[in-house]
Amino acid sequence: MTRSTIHDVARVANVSLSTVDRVLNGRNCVRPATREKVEEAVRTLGYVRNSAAANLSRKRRLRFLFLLPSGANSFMRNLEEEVVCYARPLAADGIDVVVQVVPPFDGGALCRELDAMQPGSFDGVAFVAVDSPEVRDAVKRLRHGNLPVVTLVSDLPAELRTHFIGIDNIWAGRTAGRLLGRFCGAARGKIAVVAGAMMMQDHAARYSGFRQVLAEDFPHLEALPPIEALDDAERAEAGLSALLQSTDDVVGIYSLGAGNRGVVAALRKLEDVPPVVVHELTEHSRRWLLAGTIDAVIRQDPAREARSAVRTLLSMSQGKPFHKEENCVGIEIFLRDNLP
Amino acid sequence: MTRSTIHDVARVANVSLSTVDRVLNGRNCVRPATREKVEEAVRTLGYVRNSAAANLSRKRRLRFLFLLPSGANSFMRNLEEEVVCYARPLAADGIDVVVQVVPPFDGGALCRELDAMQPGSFDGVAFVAVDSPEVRDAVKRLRHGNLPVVTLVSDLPAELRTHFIGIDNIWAGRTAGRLLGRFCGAARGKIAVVAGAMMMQDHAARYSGFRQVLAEDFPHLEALPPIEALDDAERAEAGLSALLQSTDDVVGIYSLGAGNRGVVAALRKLEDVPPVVVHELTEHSRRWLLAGTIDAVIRQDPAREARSAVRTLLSMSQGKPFHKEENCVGIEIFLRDNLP
DNA sequence: TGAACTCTGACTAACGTACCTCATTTTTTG
DNA sequence: CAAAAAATGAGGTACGTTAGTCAGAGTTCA
Repeated sequence: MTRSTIHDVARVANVSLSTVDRVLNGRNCVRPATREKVEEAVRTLGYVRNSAAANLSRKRRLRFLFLLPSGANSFMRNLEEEVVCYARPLAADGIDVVVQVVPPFDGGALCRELDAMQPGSFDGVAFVAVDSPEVRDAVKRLRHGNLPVVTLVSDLPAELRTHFIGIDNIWAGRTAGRLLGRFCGAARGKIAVVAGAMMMQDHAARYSGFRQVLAEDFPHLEALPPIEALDDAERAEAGLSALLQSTDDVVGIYSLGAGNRGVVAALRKLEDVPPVVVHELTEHSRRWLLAGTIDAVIRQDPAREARSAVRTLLSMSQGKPFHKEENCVGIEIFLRDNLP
Repeated sequence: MTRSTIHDVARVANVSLSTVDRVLNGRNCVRPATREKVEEAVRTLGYVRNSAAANLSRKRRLRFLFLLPSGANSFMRNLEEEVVCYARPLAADGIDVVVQVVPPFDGGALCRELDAMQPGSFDGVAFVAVDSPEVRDAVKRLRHGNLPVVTLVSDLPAELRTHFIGIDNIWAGRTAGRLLGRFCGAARGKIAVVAGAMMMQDHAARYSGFRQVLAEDFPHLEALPPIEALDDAERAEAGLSALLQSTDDVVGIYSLGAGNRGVVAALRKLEDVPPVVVHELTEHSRRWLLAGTIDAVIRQDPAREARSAVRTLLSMSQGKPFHKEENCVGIEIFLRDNLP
């Protein structure tokens, strides 16, 4: 009933404890024949290293750094909270997670924080990438020191970072397009699009995916050029209101960034509200969904992203098992009936 | 930098190691004043128990039993695989998971397996509940011995089991109803429903939720009485084909059980295919979604259910942290653009 | 005031692995 | 064949906690 230990392995393989240790931890040189004996014993006994004992013995603590954009962006604040919550109990297992905020959309600031990391002070870093030359260079320096680098939500070129945790925004946009396309039925007309800023990679990707689907499968619908609201509710309201007044055949609305409050405010003036799809599940969007003000919400689950990021760092800096499926973040669709 | 230990706590609280141990592990009696001193020290030091050392010392292994229905049901086989995969690496942390199959829909067999558990041989059990009197009694006996009992996918009355891991099938049915309602647009007519068996609680719940939504928000659509196909493809095909011939205003199809292959086969004969919503994401349903044969898939993620069940048992039998959100299984919607 | 309590401290042996040193054996090489 | 090098063994300490024993101090109560 009780599991076998390295002592059992040594006995069965007829070698010393030291040799077992050398094989299991790849130290010094061991003759192939001896190594084989040990591995054979491991197999027959079904030996599994006791990770509690191992961790205790190598008294190593792991330290990870998370850099998240500061500001009121509710998705980011949510993400921050999830990271902190998930990391807290891990402290008991020797894993420390430090969360720091940096100014958003500011490659220089991000770069400075990355460079400020003392080599050896952290075992891995995760951050929401701003794709600028200076950030790329900073990441190259980190990777040069063999430090695991995880990008969160917004990516860098794949060869630079070790891993990306987030959704594919092209497909998120496509999903929105298909939902709106179906919801609009036979109606022919235009779709108003409200974005944060098209210079943001994820927003641009969503818009592009959205247009793809309309072109492919709903040619009677036309996506209008996006209103860039810079995640600001007033700007969104003003922009959308103006658009709705000047255009009379708007049959659907897609809001792919933040600032949804403004979008909804603009809709209140309408007597006949067309189908609306927005991104990110917040307290507000949830309420609007239940009230029927909007029709669908698309989101990436911040809790899953937080967990995936921590686990990915963990599995890269230890030899921990890594469930690929567990660490992929899906594009979720919420209607008023399947809210979590 | 290095974490504080019970030695530090003892020093700061100005008590002995034994006393710290007594407070931390609730042994014997400790005077309130002394307890307070220790707790104060824990707080100021921010002491967290090193779980590696703790587990090592109490050399306890945890054993959990999973009972899953046997047979070809692909969802169940999938679930089984996920449980095994998730549990494998946990062996290194002293956690053993034993998976056993039992005949499906057989309260007697399930009950026998539950009763066969030696007291003390397992620290918790998870199973797909068949809600029969004998099973209820068996569960009562287990709970009487203070054993954590988790129901998976299909529930028992809440006061019997410790926890349920699965989705709310009423809301899953509602979600299907809303999707079909929106997809049908202005069309007026009937919805064909294919189920496994209405005596199965989850299927009945889905149908009921489905009807709710149609009645509330899509009164121009009428859900037909379900065809009970007993998860058999031929039966589903025959039933649905007959229905489609005898009824000319079927404007949508909802398949809420297994046997989707039959449903699709029946559709192939039609020149004008109405919107189709089915449950469970399989290799097949995935292909049909991409091909446009069906329009949406609703599912519960077996991987999440597996993980949640194991984690829930874990957190109940140790004092491990328990993230409620992490352990809730959502009702997922898949269109062809947001497939995982 | 003494007996019967309750608390507390000091000490120890595990738990299974990592990692170190030093000695000894075996193998390789010139 | 001897010397050098490589491989292995023996044995120890440390990690932080659990869980015990036993002795002694303090408190309560008759």
